[in-house]
Amino acid sequence: MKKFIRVMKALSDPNRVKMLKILQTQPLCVCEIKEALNIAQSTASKHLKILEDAGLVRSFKEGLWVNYSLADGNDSPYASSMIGNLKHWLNHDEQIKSLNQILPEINRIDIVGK
Amino acid sequence: MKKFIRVMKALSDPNRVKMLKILQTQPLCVCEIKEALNIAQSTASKHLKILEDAGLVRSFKEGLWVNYSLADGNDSPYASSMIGNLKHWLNHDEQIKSLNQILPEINRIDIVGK
DNA sequence: TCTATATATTCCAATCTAACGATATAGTGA
DNA sequence: TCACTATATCGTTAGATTGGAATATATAGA
Repeated sequence: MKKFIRVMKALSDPNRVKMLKILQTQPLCVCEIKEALNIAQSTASKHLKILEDAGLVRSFKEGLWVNYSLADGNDSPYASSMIGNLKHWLNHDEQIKSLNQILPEINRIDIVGK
Repeated sequence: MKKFIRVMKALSDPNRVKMLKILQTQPLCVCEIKEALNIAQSTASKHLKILEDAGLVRSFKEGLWVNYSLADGNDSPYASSMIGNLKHWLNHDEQIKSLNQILPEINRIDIVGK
């Protein structure tokens, strides 16, 4: 029950859902994610931790960057199932569509720190 | 997005998940649900409203009683999908198992008011 | 070692949530 | 109409959640 609740809670916040949706396209570092969603870095980092704890994303380091990608789902059947559902959910949502539009223009090299 | 978040929020609380799980067996009135979960009547009523607003349950009156049952899913594809998932999720959860054990002993006729 | 940068963590304020008791509402039967 | 009962709503309180600024940590390069 606890694990299930953790996944549902993780999916209960619009910013976290947006993160999952843009990670469907490609892995992204924290600075790209915060830029796409237009939120503070600490906010992005915290949300990503919640997603990771729920088994919805995983992270791997690449120098200073920490890249996040969708989890493979081996960790939690609930997370795995929800990741699958989200693939075809919300694709027509206005907020998600505009996110996907600006995503190609966001590049970690162009992002000025902080 | 809003509808999706509403469903996820509705599923983010253990008491509401328990309600959905016992409603898988049969429709129940508020007094039976509060009795099964051992919570105050006002608490049960409020949770049921949240589930109903999310499209996860529906209600129909029968005299003084208000019966709640799982929604058919025509209202929300998210709700419909999650109701389907929950059919096979959490069946081995200890809390859910003991709920299902006491459920047959709960009868609206035996419940003393308040 | 020192500096710069990306990310994580801490702190705090504002908002939301869950719980219960008390009260209001609605339907039943005398 | 009056009393009774099941449910919904209101008011309040304690605890959780969210957000951003400030700070700490970690890695790369000079």
